[in-house]
Amino acid sequence: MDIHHLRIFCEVYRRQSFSQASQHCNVTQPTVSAHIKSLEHELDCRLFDRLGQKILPTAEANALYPLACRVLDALGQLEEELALVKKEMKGQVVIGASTIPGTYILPSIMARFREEHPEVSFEIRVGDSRQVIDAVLGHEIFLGIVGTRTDEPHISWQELCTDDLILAANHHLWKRFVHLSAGQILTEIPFLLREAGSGTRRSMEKYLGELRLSLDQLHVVAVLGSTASIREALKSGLGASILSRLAIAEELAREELFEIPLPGLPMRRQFYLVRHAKRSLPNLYRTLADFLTRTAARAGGLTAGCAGRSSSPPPSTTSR
Amino acid sequence: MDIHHLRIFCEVYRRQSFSQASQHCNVTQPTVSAHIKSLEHELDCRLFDRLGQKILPTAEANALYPLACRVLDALGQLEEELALVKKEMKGQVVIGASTIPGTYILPSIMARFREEHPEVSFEIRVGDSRQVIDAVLGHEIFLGIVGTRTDEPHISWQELCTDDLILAANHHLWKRFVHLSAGQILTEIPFLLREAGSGTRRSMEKYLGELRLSLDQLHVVAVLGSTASIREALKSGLGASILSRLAIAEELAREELFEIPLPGLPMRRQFYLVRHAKRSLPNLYRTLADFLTRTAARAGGLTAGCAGRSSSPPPSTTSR
DNA sequence: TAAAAATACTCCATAGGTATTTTAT
DNA sequence: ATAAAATACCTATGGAGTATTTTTA
Repeated sequence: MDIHHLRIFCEVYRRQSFSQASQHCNVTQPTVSAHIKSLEHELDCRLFDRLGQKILPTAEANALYPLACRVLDALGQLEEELALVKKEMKGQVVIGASTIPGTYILPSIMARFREEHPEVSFEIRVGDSRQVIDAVLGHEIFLGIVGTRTDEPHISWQELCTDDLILAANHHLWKRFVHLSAGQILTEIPFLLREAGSGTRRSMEKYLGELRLSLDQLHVVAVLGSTASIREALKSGLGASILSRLAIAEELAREELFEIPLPGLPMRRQFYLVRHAKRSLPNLYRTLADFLTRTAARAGGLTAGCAGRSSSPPPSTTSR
Repeated sequence: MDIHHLRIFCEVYRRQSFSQASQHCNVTQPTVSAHIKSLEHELDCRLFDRLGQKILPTAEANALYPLACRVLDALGQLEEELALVKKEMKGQVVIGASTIPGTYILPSIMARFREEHPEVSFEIRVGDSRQVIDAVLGHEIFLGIVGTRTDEPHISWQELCTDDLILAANHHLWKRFVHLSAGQILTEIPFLLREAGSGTRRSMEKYLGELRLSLDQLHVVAVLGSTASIREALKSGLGASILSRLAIAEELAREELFEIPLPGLPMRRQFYLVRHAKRSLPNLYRTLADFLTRTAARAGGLTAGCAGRSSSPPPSTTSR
């Protein structure tokens, strides 16, 4: 049973003529004859009575016609709907992200993406890099944003944007320490730490290591469990802390907090867009991935921090 | 777009494996690969991501699957329903017939046919031979029964049964004339005629011609417009008439009317089942045509009259 | 190493064409 | 004589097979 057979049969049935059907189907008349013959053989019944100049459909043909139309309709719909799916820009997008990008990068970018594609809804699943990558490998999510690059197989890494870890404090502490050397600042300033296990704390330790400093040498006055609590503690002057510039972008802009530059210690962190290397993305995700790489690198407010480590805070671009 | 493609696609989609699908479809694995590749090329999108040991359907495949299933379902239904149609023994049957068979032959045969096929309903269109044949040629009806054979092209004639024209009268007339010769009877008996144009009258004239008799030589006492009115006139003793034995079968059985034999003048009339020579019959009609030829020739009560032209009436078989 | 898909190749069925014949009006 | 379908014949595409290679777990 072939679809061409049915298509030609329907045309013959409608036009009651082999030759007219052949013209309409862009084939020759003998081809139509052959198709009908083959259908008749397959269905084991005559479909048209050849009466010389005219042909007439048999009872079987009369029964076949509406059924064949349904098949062809279903096929037509298939092609239509598939064409739509290939361009579809609606539905829900699930994206995995670690804390910083999930909290300070994605929401604003997503908001802008939704301005262009209002029929898209989002879910951001925050987890650590391991969880995000596992979700990508397990095909639970198509895209993730992480701040740690490993050498997982099957993962495609794409540099998305950078973030700076900066030493921040309120105006009082800033004024007291801003003129000292990096070593002096870090060892003398009252310090607020994130809890062990935090990605930010791990990054921080790594950078301190480059200055041959360990946590023991810091003057730790508190260990706090979230970026938000660190931020509030900074504002109240409890101490200084190293944290993502993005996390306090608004406070820097309002001059509630200040960056204390650490010359010679660039604490930059790279974020990556990750996806399964062999998995093809639905169109929606492909467009989003494009948007992310275009937008995050330029206007995400992330690379703005690269330019200088000046004490004057950069203009916030992630505010909503 | 081929149906095999869709069938194989669905199997691959369900089993998430080319090789398993190949086994289930009774083809080899490379064939499956080729089919999927060809579908992917035709739809211009990847349908499965090949991840080494596993394959995963893409968004397009997820959209395609239910649509493909619908197409295949429609096809399955097509084959099912067509198989039914090929055997179908229900619906309405329209059959054309001239007066005698339409009135005295068909109803009883149809009743018996309906006992075997209760889902069949009938319509009998009575008309003269010309009208019946034209209806067959015009494809208004598939089958007809007529008593006149012409040499129409495209008409297939099949001898169905015979009827006798007999000279009938009531008991009184019968007793007066039954012992005379055919010539005497016909010229002396008071005679009832059908109107000019009646098939029965035409047949009668033909047979009289064989005895070198014309209507002028008959002792015509009345011309009546229907078989029924002739019958009633016969019963009342107005005269004798030549008419179909079938039309008065019951009266002969009840000895209300009697046949006056005309030795040496067999007035037999042949009825034919007619159909278009090149038109294939729906199954229902094919079965009916079989039934008619089998039944009419044997038990239709028509050929019973052949045996003898005795005055004792044959048992009626057309009574309902 | 084993399993799955892809590739290379061969073969054959058949869809499609052209040219011609048959059939019916 | 004309118009339509059937037939004969040819070609090329592609469907299906076998054998083999590639890839990945």
